[in-house]
Amino acid sequence: MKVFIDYILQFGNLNKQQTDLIMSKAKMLELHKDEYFSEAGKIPRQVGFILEGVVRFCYYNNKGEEITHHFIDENNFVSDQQKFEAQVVASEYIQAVTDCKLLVFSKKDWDDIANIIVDWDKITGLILKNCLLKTIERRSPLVSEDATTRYLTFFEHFPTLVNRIPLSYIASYLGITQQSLSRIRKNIR
Amino acid sequence: MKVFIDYILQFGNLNKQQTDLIMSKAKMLELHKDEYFSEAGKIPRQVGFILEGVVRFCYYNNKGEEITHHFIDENNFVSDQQKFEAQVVASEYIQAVTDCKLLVFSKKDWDDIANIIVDWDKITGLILKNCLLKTIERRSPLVSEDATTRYLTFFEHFPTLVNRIPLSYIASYLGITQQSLSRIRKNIR
DNA sequence: ACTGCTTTTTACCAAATGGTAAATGGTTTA
DNA sequence: TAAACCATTTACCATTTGGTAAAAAGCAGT
Repeated sequence: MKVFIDYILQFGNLNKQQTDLIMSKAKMLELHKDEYFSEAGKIPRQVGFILEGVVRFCYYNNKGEEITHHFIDENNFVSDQQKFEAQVVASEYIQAVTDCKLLVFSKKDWDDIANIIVDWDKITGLILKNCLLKTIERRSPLVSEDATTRYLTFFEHFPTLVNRIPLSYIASYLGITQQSLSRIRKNIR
Repeated sequence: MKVFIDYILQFGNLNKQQTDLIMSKAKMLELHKDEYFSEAGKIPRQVGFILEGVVRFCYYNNKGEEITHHFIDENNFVSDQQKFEAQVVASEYIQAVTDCKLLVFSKKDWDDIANIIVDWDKITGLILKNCLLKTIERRSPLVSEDATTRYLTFFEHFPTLVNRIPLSYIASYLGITQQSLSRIRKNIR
């Protein structure tokens, strides 16, 4: 699983022995489309790294509408990290948008790694910061853009995702109705 | 500056000697309304902690419109942190919305503290994560809300700020025109 | 109190988006 | 292949929001 180790090594140096330890704890998990990686009302049991596929984060707002607010694709970590770390119940869902293959770590194994590798907390802290920053950079500009610009921006960021994700999820992510998104797509062609 | 030390102690334990060291490095900075704490095109020279006042983060989008995307008020850190840490030029402005009093740390002093206090990096890492999470929690929902709901949500989060910040900045933050916000305020009364 | 300046409110119309509903297209299952 | 099901597109109209402009209100300096 070179891609996974390469990803981690971007954030700190680890020797062969250390990366071997990390890999020895990783388990393979396959999710079918629509299966949940983590669910509202349940405690997140694992951290994942996506080898194949796309997942989405979603929740239900106070009007009962389902809101998709985040997508994650290949070669990225996926985790409801705050709830995972604290081992408290989640308030949102993480769902497979396509069939997925992931490397996963249980809470115990994740902690074991931290107890053996001194820099692990630092590295995972950097990774999390990085993910949070990216999330802000992608989501925040949507607030001030019109619907067409939102879609074009999304398309730039995720050119390969657009065809793998149902239109309704993308529309929800962009904060517009699926009718509007369909109309926008038509106008763009 | 008890509020400042109390803030930090939320994220880790420090003894008197350590907090004294931190305080010895802090300098007082006063900003007048509209003065910049950090500017696009310049390297951020300091990290601040707001004792009094409100600042905003803003940038110019590709249409030349000024976008306010973040407010920070009393008892919070203010920093263009990624650019500060890397000491590279900023791409956005941090401006005083009201007259402000801050505690500030130069890059050198900030690094000195990290070199003396072992846990400093860990603590500041936790603080940053916390700030990023809060930012996402406040900004992200705006994407899927209508204008009135955006304003009401903002009002809930910052009840005391609403009267200290020009309407045009709030409108920009909410991604609507100031005319719309004025209309919304009227409809609410 | 008056002047000049900025911010906020109002008004009007145009444009964009939402809501409801129906039609089309695509995929899976029997 | 047909039937059933789900996703997407289209259509229509109502509502919201934007753009331009002007009026009103608030504020600072003389």
